[in-house]
Amino acid sequence: MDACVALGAKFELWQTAGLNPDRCPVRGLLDQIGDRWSTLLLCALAVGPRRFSALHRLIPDISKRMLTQTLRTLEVDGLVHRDVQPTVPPSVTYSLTPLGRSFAGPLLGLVEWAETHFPAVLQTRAQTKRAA
Amino acid sequence: MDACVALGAKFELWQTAGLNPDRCPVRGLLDQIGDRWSTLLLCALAVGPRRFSALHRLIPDISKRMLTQTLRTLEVDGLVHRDVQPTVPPSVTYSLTPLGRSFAGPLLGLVEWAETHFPAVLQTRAQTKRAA
DNA sequence: TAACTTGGTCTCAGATAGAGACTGAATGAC
DNA sequence: GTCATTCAGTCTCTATCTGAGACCAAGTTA
Repeated sequence: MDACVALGAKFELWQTAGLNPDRCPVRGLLDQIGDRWSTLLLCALAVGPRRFSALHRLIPDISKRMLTQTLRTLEVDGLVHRDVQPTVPPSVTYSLTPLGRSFAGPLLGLVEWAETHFPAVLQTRAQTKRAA
Repeated sequence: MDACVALGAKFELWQTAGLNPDRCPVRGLLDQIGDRWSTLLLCALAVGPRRFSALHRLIPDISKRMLTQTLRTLEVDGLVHRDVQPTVPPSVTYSLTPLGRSFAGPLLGLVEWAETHFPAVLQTRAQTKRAA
């Protein structure tokens, strides 16, 4: 409730700035890392550094294309570090930067909410389906 | 760091369940509400109930199509309540459900992280652009 | 009488995501 | 010696998704 008020207040502030993606953090950041794969990848990297193919094995249903693309975005945003060893075959290791690790806190909050309320959501979804 | 470890542990647990979207909360929930508009809409509704056209005015660059669609998804997931007054012209008011309001906490955490670290991200982005 | 409001839906074009073949050099199995 | 596999991707083609904007019916306002 209190968080709700605070959130509302923030939204009204962004409003006055025209919701510009270059200035509004929600639009500028969450647009990017709030996609299907980014959060999952950040969770996977929270365990520790991983190589490209290891990540692909951990999350089998991401395509190589999206894995590359998502990791690149996270790298550009400074959340993930990409370390290339010029061996043959190449060895590329991804790890969280300090910034990326600092994101674990809020992300954990989100994940815990999701775990707590997922059953309720599933139930609501089922009810809607039944009504339809 | 500690949150990082906790997050990693959770990921490994989901792993053992095969990362099934029907069971893994991150996939089942964040896949949906982690899109471009959902979080923004939840923030807008955190202020208070709003009518369809009011939401459209608050977030001008969402298309009516996506506004409808996103609100429907949030409704199906039980985060948003849709109240239709059968007047002419119709009057439809959207508001957060208790479940939706309970999401404000974790979302606020995320937003605060975004606000704090957005400058750092912008800086990293700029550096990458310069290097390219 | 004409224009505007309500909360959408519809269609079409353009952007995006996914599936899967392909790369090139080294290593392992046979 | 030869074939298959591994590494970290890239490339192409198709399928899905998104956005822009026209359109709706009924009432209210100018």
